[in-house]
Parts: sequence; C-alpha cells; structure tokens
Amino acid sequence: MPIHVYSTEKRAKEPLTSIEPGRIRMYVCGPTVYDSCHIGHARPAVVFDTMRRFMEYSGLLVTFISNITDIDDKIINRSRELGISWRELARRYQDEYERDMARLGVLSPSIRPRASEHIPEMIELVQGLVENGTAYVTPKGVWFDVGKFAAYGRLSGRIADDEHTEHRVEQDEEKHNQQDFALWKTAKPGEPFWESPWGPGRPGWHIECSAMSGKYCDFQLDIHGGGADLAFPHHENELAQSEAYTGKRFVRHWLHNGFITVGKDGPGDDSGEKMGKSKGNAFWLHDAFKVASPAALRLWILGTHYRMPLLYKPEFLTHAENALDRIYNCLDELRRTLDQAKSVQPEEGHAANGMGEVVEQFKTAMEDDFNTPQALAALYDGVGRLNAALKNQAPAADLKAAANLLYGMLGVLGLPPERQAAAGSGGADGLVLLLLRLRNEARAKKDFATSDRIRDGWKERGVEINDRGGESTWTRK
RNA sequence: GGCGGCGUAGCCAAGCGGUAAGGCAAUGGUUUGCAAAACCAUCAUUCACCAGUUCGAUUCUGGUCGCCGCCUCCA
Repeated sequence: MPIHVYSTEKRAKEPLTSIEPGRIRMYVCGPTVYDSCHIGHARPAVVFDTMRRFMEYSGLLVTFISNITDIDDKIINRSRELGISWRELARRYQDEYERDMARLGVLSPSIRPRASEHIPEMIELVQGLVENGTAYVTPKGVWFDVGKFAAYGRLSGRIADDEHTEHRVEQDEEKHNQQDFALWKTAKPGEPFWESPWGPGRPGWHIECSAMSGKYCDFQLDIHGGGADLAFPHHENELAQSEAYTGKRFVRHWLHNGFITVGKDGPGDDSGEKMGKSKGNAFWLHDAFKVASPAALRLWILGTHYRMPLLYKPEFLTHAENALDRIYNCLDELRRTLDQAKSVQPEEGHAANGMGEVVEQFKTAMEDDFNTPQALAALYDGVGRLNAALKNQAPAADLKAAANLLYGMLGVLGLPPERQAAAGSGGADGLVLLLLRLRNEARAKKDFATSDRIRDGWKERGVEINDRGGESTWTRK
C-alpha cells in the first residue's frame, strides 16, 4: 500500500506521487522570527517532521526545506520597539526557534533558507512576472494581478470579487483588483531596503517561498506544508506567482495542519479558540518545557491526527507523561534483561510475540495520511507484547529482534530511545547510587523502616526507586 | 455573506457501509516485605439530535442544534 495523503486542493486523500521516483521534495513554511514560539508553532514542526521521518523510514529520499522569514513588517516594528536592528532581532529568535525545535526532536531541515539571503532570486522572479504581464508597477510597489491568472482560487476554493474582501484588504485605488497582492514593497523612509528595478524596497511576504522553492527545487514541489491558516492567502498566492512564472505545476500535494486551541476562559474551558500571540492566549514553548518533557509534548501532539483541532489543557500533558512512562518502563526492563544476557545478535532470533505484525499495523496507519493516533495504538500494542515476552522469559535474541522493531517505530515518531533523553535530564547521580546501596543493605537485614524512609525521601525529590527482585532501580520523574 | 472543519465512554482519541482501536483515569485479581512496574480481567447495546437511502449507518443523503477556523498578520 503506497502512502496516501489528504490534499487540501482536492479535498480528498490521494496516493503520494513525486516528480522523481523514490525522492520527495518537501517545503514547509517556517516561522517569522520576531518573537518566541508558542506550542501552536510546535505542531507543524512536529507533524511535518514525523511525516518526513516516516517517508525516510519507508525508503524515500526526502529533501526537506523549511524557511526562516527574517524580513517583514512585524520584524521591523518589533526591532524598533526594542531598539535593535532587524538583523539582530531575527538572529536572536531564529536561534531560539532552532533550540526549541531541537529539544522537540525535530530534525534539522535539509535546507533552511533565510528570506533576506534570497533577495536577488525574488527580484528576478518579480521581474519575470512584470515582463510576462501578470504583475504591474505602482508607486507603492509591484503587484500581482489575480485577474491575469485564471486558476486563482484553485487551492482554497475561493472566488474572486467577494464583496466582503473589500472591507478587509488594504484599499488602494491603483490596484487592478482588490485581491492583488504585493510582490515588492517600495521602502518608506527609515525602513530597511534593497535596490531593485523598481527602486529601493523589500519583498512581499508570499514571494519569498516561491523564490526559495524555485531556487532549490526548480519551482516543482511534491509536498508543500504549513498551518491551515496559510492556505489562504499565502499558499494561494504562492501557487499563482509560481505557476504564472513557470507555466508548470508548482505543488503536487498541499498539506495543512489543524490548530492548537485554548479555552476562551483559560485552559479550564472546553470550547477552544485558536492559540495566538495576538489573542493573548499563547502558551510559550519555553514555559511548556518547564512543566513537561519534550517527549511528552511530542506524544501529546501526535496523539491527535494532524488535520484535527487540538485543544490544549495542562492535564493532557500529564496524561502524555504517564503514557510515556509505560513505554520507557518497558524499555528499561528490556535493557536490563538484555544487559544480563550474553551478547546476542538480533538476526539469531525472530521478533518475539508477533512484533512483526505490530510493525505492519504501524506502517499501515502511517501510510494512511500519517494517522499517528492509530500508529500509536500499534506502538502500545507492541509495548504490551514485549512486556509479556519479558515476563515469559522469551529468548534474548527474540527480545532483541522485537526491541529493534520497537525502536524503529519510536524513531519514526521522534521519541528518544531512552528515558533520560526523553526527559531531557542528566545521567546517574552518585548520591542516589550510594543511598540505593545503603537501602539494599537495610532491606537485606529486613530493616524496612529504613528502606522505606529512603524510598519516600527520594520520591519527594523526584526520584522514584523501584525494587525488581533483589535489585533496585531508580528513575527521575 | 462566501469557503471549510468539528461534535464518539469520566477525560483524550482512532474508525467512516457490516455491527465501537488505543491512551489516561478507575475497579478486582496475580506478583511484591510493603509499594512501584508488569501481567490477567472489568470499564460505550452505542457514536449531538431528527428524518431518509440500505438487508444493514457512528460511517452515505437532507435537515436541526452546538462549537471552531479562513476570507486582514497568523502555525
């Protein structure tokens, strides 16, 4: 069964195809770096990263491009507020974004182009559109004429000349159609600018993604992703510009993720509204990391299909944390068992307890438009089977073969193979190990008062001690 | 006004024509010095509501109610 994806343009699932067999060229709109990220920004990063991981797991070669918008109105305004240059501001928040994403286990893109480093490509593209007649110049800049592109509205299903648009879109008597959008903006005094055939100015927002995907993928993408709010007008405009310029199909599959929402009256309320900085309901990622492990955040996001709305409530992170524990308890036990066994080669065994079937279910789920909730069900099934195999003292080689399959699934989901990495905390603590030894001496003498006191004491400090037969283990919670 | 989406157990969430996956929580049992973990078992006659199509609908069609998003920057 080939991978199927839901196309926003077709409003239906379709088989994933690519220009070049075995290779996927994928572009995902990245952030405008003018402030910190909230968990809403984490969703596209995590879900498209997971898609990429699964495609690579399936043997496809993926070129994953995700841009940084480092020049636009918001950045200019914010840098003025802070009294620093736009370059400095953009650099600061790009660094923060990259750190946050790395913590979430989001792989670095193959290419991470910055808008400000592709101005010549954008000018060339705009020039081409002016020359072929789909763009025109006014004192305010260069505009794309939507009336010259017959397929305008193909992606979003939106019809031009909507009377409601006129009240919302910036009015300008020199524009041919109210929906015409800026390709190039003439610089106002004091604004950053680049020289161009139309005088000093800067690019419009939509043109950058076209220019960069044009440069790195020859204006032909297999997958273009982003948040649902980008479908219109951003992606509709990108499509129009790119196809008007090349005459070739720009994108085969448009994929959009749903929003993270928050209760209107705070996290306790059930009727969610879209999270956003301007709504004042943003839950910043750097705050999220204080209350939840990166892996739990990731598991929570993947617990809902990427196109569905995702309501945020603090307790959901706790649920994810508990579910994660179930996975890592199994992995810990497995590691302990395998450490005691003589060196075994996974090839010597066949995956214990039908783990092979579990992986097939996992793949089937992922192939169906990246159905991560269903894939997770397969993963938990695998955990249960492995636990049973452990309990039944299955041969080490079989356990190892099964474990490798489980690790493969975890890798697709971007969940770390070890608890410590998932929690983002450090390794063994000498003090814990010392007290663990003293406690075991007490237990050997049946001095349970002392042993319980040590266990309770550590529990208060976030370290959980568990006895497994004669030995004891600890985990940081 | 136009376009689109959502409503499944206490909570989260898949399924989308053949009789309700999974997770969290809960309960009973096995195990344990006691716990924890693990294992076994229990946990929706029912999928917002009302009609219709069908041998059969949570899944398709029409309508009603409730919630949300896009149409302006937005993940």
